[in-house]
Amino acid sequence: MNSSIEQKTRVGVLNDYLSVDCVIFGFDFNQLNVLLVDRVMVDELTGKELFNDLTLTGNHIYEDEDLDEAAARVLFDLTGLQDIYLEQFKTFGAPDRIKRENDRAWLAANGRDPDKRIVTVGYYSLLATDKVTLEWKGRNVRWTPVAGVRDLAFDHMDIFQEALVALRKKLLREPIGFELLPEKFTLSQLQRLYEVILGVELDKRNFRKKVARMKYLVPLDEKQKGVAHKPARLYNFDRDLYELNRKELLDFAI
Amino acid sequence: MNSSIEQKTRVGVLNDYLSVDCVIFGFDFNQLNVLLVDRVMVDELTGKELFNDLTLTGNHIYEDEDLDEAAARVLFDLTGLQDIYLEQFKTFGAPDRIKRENDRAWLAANGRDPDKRIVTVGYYSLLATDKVTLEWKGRNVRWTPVAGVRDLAFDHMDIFQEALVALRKKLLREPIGFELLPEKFTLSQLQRLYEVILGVELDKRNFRKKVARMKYLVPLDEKQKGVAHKPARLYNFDRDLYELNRKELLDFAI
DNA sequence: GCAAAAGTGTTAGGATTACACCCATGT
DNA sequence: ACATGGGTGTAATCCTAACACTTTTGC
Repeated sequence: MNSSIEQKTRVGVLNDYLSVDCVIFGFDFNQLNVLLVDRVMVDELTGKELFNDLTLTGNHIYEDEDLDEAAARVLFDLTGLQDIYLEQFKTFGAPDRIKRENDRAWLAANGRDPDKRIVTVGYYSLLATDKVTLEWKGRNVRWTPVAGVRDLAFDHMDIFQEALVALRKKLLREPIGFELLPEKFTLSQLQRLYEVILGVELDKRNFRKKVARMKYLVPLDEKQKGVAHKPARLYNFDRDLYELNRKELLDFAI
Repeated sequence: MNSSIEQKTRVGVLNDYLSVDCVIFGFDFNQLNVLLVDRVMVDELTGKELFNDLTLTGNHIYEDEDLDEAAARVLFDLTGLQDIYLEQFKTFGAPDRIKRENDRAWLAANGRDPDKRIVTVGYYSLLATDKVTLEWKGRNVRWTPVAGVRDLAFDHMDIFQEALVALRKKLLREPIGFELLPEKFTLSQLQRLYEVILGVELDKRNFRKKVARMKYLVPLDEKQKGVAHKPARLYNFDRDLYELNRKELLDFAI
């Protein structure tokens, strides 16, 4: 879409036993969401709906494709965006990770052998909740608040939960939140981001005292415009300064 | 060996494209070591040594085996021990991760197709430097101080370096060090452990002040015996107490 | 002028750092 | 008696937590 790098066109052969699954977190200053897609199976003869549930997004990988590339491809298919924050967090490969009847039926109907183990490499990703298509592989896509996720297909509930833990741990130690903010942001936005993703409340004055110590959060000579209240000062995150001063972490351990 | 659980005898079929690699760290109060095995290849005709370098330990996994099981099996083969601390940290699957001539020759000589991508799930493990056999799959096994590791085969140098970073991060946040200490240990031993694994120096008085706050480090009414200096008080780590009081981490962020 | 969010300071308690000497034991 | 590591306290600085009111803007 608005990226300068061309996405490679894949012509290779897909690896049937190896996939990536992406837990895509979306943030909108109100809540943390995860991207789920509908999985509807209908009886071919009667046309009756057999089941209707939800999965994460994922895909098998091409033989000539790196794992990170495969995950980025899933994201690109969904959003048209490249260079989105993406982190590998765990690989899932229990021989019986697909055993429920619905899951086996779904695989069989999609031309796969339900008795063959599929190992899947889990990634999580973080983006702003806008910028996403509403369809993927012909299936409906929906944002779901993380607190309301239940009954996912396959072992996707496990994958989702581990991803959420990994994301929160990462946010406590590394400056990944800036992926979700505009170039210039206010301190209230930054605070809200931590509150929403970590699921906590923070004190405004203490929060500001803390970030004031972080030299890589640079106050600009610029304010919000057109807001119906006192306009806030804008800041930006200086990644170079951060890499230099890297001892002082965003240490939000609670 | 001294374990109550029987190790399953494997009769299944090995998966050729999927392996685990174990970065086995060994601690001995003097330094942190990593377990490496010699890889020697000789020309079948001339008997001349073609190359002689080092690899990590790893293995392909059985079709009916979970990833964690496969890693535990590698460890069992090396040590005869079960229930050793083992952590999955990253999966490596670049299509060109095996491209050097030595590596391709080695694979070919071992009945594998060097052009077929092998995805490997990386684990690290932590144990005391004794308790290890000197041979594995007919190859020599050696402990090497982590500072002196270089020129490993395949992409094992990358795997090793990422494992070391992951181990250190983990030690900063979770009580994994106790895996390496006897049931009853002294505070100097505990301090030494952190110093050796993290590669830092810590102040004795400050260290003790810090651990005094951790209620789950319980001082015993017992002292060292037979040492040529003032005998130290023994402590033990109460995991139940730890799980309860779990906010106060062993927060050794430097 | 009202609603809405921005912005600001103090105090008390706890944690961190830097630093040096005496103690109990085996040989 | 000596070598070896065990064990202890203080002061300065910094960080954390709790807590409430004034300011600036758009409408």
